[in-house]
Amino acid sequence: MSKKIHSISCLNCSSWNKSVFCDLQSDQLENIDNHKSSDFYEKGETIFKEGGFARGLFCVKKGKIKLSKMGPSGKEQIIRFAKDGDIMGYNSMLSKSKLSSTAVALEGSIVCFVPANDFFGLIKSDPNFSLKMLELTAKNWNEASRLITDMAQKTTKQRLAEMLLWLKETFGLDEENCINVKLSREEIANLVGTATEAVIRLIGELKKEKLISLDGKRIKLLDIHGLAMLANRLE
Amino acid sequence: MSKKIHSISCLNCSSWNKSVFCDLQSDQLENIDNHKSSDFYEKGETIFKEGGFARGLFCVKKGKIKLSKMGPSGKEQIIRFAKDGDIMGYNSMLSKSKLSSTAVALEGSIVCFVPANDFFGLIKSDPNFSLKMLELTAKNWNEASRLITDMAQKTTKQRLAEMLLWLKETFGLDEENCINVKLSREEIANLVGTATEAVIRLIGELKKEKLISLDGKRIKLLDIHGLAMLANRLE
DNA sequence: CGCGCGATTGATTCGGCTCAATAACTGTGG
DNA sequence: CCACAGTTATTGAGCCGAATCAATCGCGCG
Repeated sequence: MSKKIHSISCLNCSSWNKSVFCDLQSDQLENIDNHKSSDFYEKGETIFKEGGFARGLFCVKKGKIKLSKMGPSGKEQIIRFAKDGDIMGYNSMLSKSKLSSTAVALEGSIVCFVPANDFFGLIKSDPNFSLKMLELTAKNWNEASRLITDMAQKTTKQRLAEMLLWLKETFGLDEENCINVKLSREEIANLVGTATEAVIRLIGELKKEKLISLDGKRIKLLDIHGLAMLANRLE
Repeated sequence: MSKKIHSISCLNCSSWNKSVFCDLQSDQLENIDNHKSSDFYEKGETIFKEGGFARGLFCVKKGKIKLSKMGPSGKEQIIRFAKDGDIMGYNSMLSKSKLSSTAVALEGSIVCFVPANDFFGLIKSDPNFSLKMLELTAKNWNEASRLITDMAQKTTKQRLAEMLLWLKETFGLDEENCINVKLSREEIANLVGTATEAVIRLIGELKKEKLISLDGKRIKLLDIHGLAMLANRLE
């Protein structure tokens, strides 16, 4: 079970400046502080479940989280990730529909919960915040429409290369150029949209082609440009 | 080329009540009226192109429009449709990025153009409008994330069934239960994310299975529940 | 040391893509 | 109204990527 922890004030949250709340005034932040709660989730713990009702918005103070959807045949599809400063659950709140994905911690994570009322209060009272939210949801769409096209048109290998680059852009690389997040082969498969075995074989191919190498379980990117070529990123 | 037409006032636009503008006051609508322009596009004409800059928002007064993205290998991927009352181009305006898709008229269509300034003016001044826009963009995300999962996990045949149902929900059926939009086989393929030949063969199979029938080019849905079963829609 | 889960490899099958050829359809001009 | 040209739709054959099923390996942990 997740552990309630003493709420740290948004005013000195280390992830505040990366979040959609970065332009709020201190009185607005204090108001959120008064109503929010904070929880610590162990690796593998579920923060919320697809199909549930969103009573508010989740904001990641620290950690790495996967957001996934159950496919019709019971296979998980990872849709996006959340990390420090990212928010989750707002889409279903805004569209007044059930949560469209399940959030699971990929490592120990601290997540704050802001009640819906406070969130809608901000939207009603602060046009700049609305704009920020609109900018966020619009960016999500751009990302999503690219993903749809990729899924529909690229080969599994191209998608794998694409996803490795995406992981790099999302979580960055460590000092050894290894992707800075721990995912099982199955999770990578659920991200790429293929079978675990296929991922393993394709990782092997990428290794032979000297685009990546394996450092234990960690994936080291050797040739980012080569991966981008393979993934057929024109831009 | 598209023909400029005399702008019909939003105040008595037949699609106004279906649009995001439906809750605006008449003075707000008049302000839009003063700056907007209206154009008629023939079937096949391009309204805007992916990669271009969005100087404003497009609102469909009447017609059917496909929004598609160019895949890396030059294959079109249809991402969504727009019909009476729908707006287009707002995502790139909101995210301050290039237009992420190309809009082409599927039939003769009247499309109005609202300059960015007026749109942002509404957002700044009318929290209810912001909420409406947020609701819209959030719904888009829900739709998109479902589409990503479908593309990644469903077979081509399931996706075809899914898309036929989606077309039905978007454009409705005529008095003979035929899908109320004219798409070429290639366009259906670009929607499903497969080759034209595959679509043709699969349409043949669906016909054999008595889920659909063909009335000339028009696709008649015989067994909607059966299609939903096939598409593996659990909800 | 042995259990159990995740990773890996192998063999087989099959869906769906490609290329190629033909048929049906649309619009055009005589 | 017909002939023609250019699409668009359909059908066929062959091939390849990737899913599935099955077996083995490797490692962390009690």
